[in-house]
Amino acid sequence: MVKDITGLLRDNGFKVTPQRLAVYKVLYESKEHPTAEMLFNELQPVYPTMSLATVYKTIEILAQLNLIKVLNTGEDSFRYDADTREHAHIKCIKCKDMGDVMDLEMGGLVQAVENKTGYDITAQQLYFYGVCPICRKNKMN
Amino acid sequence: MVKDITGLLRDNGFKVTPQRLAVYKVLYESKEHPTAEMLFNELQPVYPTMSLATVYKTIEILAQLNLIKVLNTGEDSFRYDADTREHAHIKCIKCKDMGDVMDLEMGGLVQAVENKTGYDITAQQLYFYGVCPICRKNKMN
DNA sequence: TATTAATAGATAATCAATATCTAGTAATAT
DNA sequence: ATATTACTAGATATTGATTATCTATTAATA
Repeated sequence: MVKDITGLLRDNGFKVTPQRLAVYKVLYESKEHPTAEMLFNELQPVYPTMSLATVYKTIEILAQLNLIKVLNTGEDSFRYDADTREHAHIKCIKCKDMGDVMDLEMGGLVQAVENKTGYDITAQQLYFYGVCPICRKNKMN
Repeated sequence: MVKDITGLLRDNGFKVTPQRLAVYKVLYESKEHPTAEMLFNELQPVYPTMSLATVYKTIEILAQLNLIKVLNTGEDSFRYDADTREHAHIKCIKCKDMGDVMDLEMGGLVQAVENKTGYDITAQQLYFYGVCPICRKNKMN
């Protein structure tokens, strides 16, 4: 929890509520890149009155403040990541597990794309798919 | 239209129908990475009885046969691409135009990811976002 | 040409995400 | 500390993409 989320919310005209702090906390402490539904299920026991709508509205605010990133992995729902450092994602097509690929040496990839396309690139999403080490051993599935 | 789609369909136990050929043809000749809705609208005049359900069912088959790729750019709907060569995609955050980035030198990026993660990588999706050359000139929007 | 199995199209159903509306709550001034 | 005000939470309804279902139709095969 490295960010002064309370101040950030207030400075941008959003009120600081326990629900918003809770959503961010769960997201920040999770390594699972949860969906809105997963966040909701995680918070339900602690905040019995928590609504799924509140989760979505909070997510929208957090994304707007660049506190989280929205992932589109090709599933039917979005996932969210509170680690805003630039990094790729990798997903196992067997066990569906999803992980991070940190500190990937891009070797001027972005620069190459800019040169090729004339775009001014502001963001990127890199997804890799394959079979994770565990599933490679467990040949049976 | 480089592929023998007729034979491919038949060999895999699917019947060859005009609708299926039409969906693939539109997709193959398009550079727009259309959504299901866009395909439907394109086909409507020629096949007045064409149903959106048929578009979706055909897409599923084509994807299964690796004749097309499914793109998830973070929009509310999927896009489809009949160019199955490995390539990245780039989208303008202003005009929403979506283009290809062909022949991108990856510089052993996949190999690096495999080394880092222990995965056996079988597929990848690279999306870049930014401002396209046209929108960079047209400062007004 | 007849038979059979798969498909097209119409329709309903699903489900993630968004919008709406009101009681409740955080922020600010008093 | 309290009151006032504006924003928010939660409940609910709605939207919109995608999927499922069901039957008449059509492609494949004999």
